[in-house]
Amino acid sequence: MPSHNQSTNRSKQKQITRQKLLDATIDIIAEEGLVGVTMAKVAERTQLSRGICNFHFDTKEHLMLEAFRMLYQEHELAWREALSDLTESPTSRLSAFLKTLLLPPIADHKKVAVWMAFWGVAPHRQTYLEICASIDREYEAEVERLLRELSGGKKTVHGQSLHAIAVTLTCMIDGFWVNYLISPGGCLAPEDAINACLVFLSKFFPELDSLLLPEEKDSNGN
Amino acid sequence: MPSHNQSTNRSKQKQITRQKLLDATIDIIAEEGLVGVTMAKVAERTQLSRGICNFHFDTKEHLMLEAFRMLYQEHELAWREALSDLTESPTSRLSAFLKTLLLPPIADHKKVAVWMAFWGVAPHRQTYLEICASIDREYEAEVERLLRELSGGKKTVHGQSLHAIAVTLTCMIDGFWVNYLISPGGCLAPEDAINACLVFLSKFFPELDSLLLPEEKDSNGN
Amino acid sequence: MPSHNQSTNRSKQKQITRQKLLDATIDIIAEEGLVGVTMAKVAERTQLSRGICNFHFDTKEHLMLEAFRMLYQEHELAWREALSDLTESPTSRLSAFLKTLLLPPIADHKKVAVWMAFWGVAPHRQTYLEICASIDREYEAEVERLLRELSGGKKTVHGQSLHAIAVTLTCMIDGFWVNYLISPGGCLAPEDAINACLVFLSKFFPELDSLLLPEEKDSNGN
Amino acid sequence: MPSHNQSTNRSKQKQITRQKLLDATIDIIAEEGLVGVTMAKVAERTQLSRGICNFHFDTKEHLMLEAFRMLYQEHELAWREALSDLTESPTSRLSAFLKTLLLPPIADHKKVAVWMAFWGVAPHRQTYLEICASIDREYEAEVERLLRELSGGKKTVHGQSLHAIAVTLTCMIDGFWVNYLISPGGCLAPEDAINACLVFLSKFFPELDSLLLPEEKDSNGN
DNA sequence: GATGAATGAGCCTTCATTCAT
DNA sequence: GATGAATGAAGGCTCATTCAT
Repeated sequence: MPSHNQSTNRSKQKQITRQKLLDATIDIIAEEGLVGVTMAKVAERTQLSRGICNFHFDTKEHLMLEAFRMLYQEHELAWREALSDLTESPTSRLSAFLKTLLLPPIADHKKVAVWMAFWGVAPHRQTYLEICASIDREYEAEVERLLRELSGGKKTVHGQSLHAIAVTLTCMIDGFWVNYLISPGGCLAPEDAINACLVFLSKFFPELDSLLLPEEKDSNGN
Repeated sequence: MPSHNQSTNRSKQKQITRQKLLDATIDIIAEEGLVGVTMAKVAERTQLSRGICNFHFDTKEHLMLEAFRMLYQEHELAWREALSDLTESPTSRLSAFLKTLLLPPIADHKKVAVWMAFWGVAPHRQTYLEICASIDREYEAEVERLLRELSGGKKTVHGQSLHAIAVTLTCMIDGFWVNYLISPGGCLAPEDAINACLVFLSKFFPELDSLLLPEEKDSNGN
Repeated sequence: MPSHNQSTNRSKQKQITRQKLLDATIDIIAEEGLVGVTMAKVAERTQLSRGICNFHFDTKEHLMLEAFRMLYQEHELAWREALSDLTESPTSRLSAFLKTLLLPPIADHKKVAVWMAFWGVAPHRQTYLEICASIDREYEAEVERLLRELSGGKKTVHGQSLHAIAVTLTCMIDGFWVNYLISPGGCLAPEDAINACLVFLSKFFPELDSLLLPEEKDSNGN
Repeated sequence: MPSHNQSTNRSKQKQITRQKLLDATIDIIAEEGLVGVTMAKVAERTQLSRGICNFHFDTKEHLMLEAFRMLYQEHELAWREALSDLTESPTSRLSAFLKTLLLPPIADHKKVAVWMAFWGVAPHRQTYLEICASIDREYEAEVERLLRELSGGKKTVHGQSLHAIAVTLTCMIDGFWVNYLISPGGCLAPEDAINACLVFLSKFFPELDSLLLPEEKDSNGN
């Protein structure tokens, strides 16, 4: 049935165009920030016509929202992959998780700039906050689940709830990202950032000591 | 000398107007984000005329820059006060420092929203980055100085440089701020955030253990 | 091919709109001078919307430039037509040339006002000067070519270069235009202006004497 | 009487300030054109306060008008001086007149630019036109008077009224000025411009032949 | 008499959005 | 379905002018 194929092709083409527009949007945000995004620039970058964004997304607001959602979904894919490899021990999954989030390609200057750009306006946009909330809730829950494996099932370690520990871990990661963006020259080396997370966690989960960076002996052999 | 008094009075009045404009700018950013700042709104909020901002700051860009600078200076005043009370022990100065930065009025939703708003665009503005860099350098250095007191003068603790530890601490604080903004409902309680910082630091400075939250015994008495 | 026709029609329509904007611009300059030109007025005069000029010309500066260029091109068309009718003798082409430039519709108050308006700012605008230079060079060269025909091929007449004579002729025309504008009441009659040019030229090309106004006998028969 | 002296001094000071403001206005016009003139710039250039122009001239319009009038008066002074030296013959006064108007310091790029700037807007300003008219009338009359001396009292020469010849002469001068401004590189040399005027006049006043540039013999000795 | 802070109208420009083709 | 010309609201900025000091 040609008509069916045609409509399928059209639909597929439409999806591709949509994706190109979203990618272009993210690229522009990375390069120029949120205010740099204009419908005209998005259209130009995709070699499409000026009216195209309104055609696919109705309003600019909607385009931005979809781009933000896409950003979160890519992020989700990454940490889920790191956390969910059940053939690995909890310890090594944690290690993989930290490396994923604190090394490229995730902890890339451009990508993080996009995060920060959205975060900068999120407090003033309920819709943005909802996207953050809905995914972050799962994110924290998943991290907490990993920590529970490390804790042997206990919900509290040294008087701290696993939830608080999990949230703190995500906060540290966010904090390193911010630092990475704001202090381009003097930010912490990624391995130091990873190690700092492990140092924090090792207070609750001593088995993580093995992952810590070795103590370099100083010149006096101490 | 009337003429002198007169010019002084005028100059003082001008300063006051200038300050009102900066305050209004910050208020608007807190409420609506950077994009919400309009010369007209700033003027309206100060009950002044539309051209007033250009008279005092030449361009909107310059107004924003001055507002950002002011934000940093207020912040600097706060942490310097906490860190510099030399009548207190290093431990209690650290405690004061964390409380200052992670409790109101500094860790206030509006104030933090302003920080985030600026950070969101800073990566794309060299001038903003320079302001960040120039103050953050001192900020980190001052924290490092405090840690050195705690370390008894050693520059390295457990194989980690004091600098890396100091930077990590500031990153954690930033991370908690972000979390505070993005997860209005589910963010960490301030005392938990403070405790988390201390947990991290206590790995390097055992005397901080005394500041940690007490381990609550669970219902089984463990 | 409908798509081709469509795009052609659109393109044609766009050209028409562009032209309307340029015409409106010239009209406003004629009536109110350069400072009278406002994007809003141009839009209003064409019954179009406020943003239209920026759509077609990007900036006001560019709109003005195009209007100026158009003015020069219309002028060029006029003198080329007068000079290039090779079926006529050099003498009658010169006569046609002078009549073209010193009588309506070219030497029209509105048109000349536009010239003067642009000339008034040209010294401070490199781009304007370049337009003047590029066309005036050809203008003078073409006049010089005509004079060479009158001179029988000689480059110098009575010790004056044909180039200097040609430039002087164009200067006289410009001077009459200025006089026409500045002394609306008391300016020279067009035929006297034309005659004055011929008087000047006749010093070098005696055959022009036949074109001069007849000497009116005064009341004393002298 | 001190009070009298004081008021005289004040009045003198006021005149000086007024003159400084006018001079600054002319300077700015010369450098940037009419649109470059702002009250703020005039004040700055005179090292005076922002409100000073309104104080002395009430409105900007009035300031510009006075500047224009001053320009005309300076010009008038120059040509009157050249024309009125009754110890000289009419021929040499004509020569002096042409040299005055077609050589520096009168035919200076900056000065002429100011003329052109005013002329560019004059057609749209009745007040400007009136200034032009009132002085130009005398200017042309004075030139005509000189020509009458040359003509031996006749009002008509070769069928042309002395008035028309006089006007043509002033038009030629204006035309050379325009050419001087618009074709900075390729304009006529001042001596050629002077000669061209004399060539024109010599048609009516043969005794001027003696002032013409000598005919250079070409290589063939012709 | 002089100052300069403050005013407010008017301008150019940007840009999301619409709609005829 | 797609295009791109046209719209019109809104913002930043300039600048002549005013007026309290």
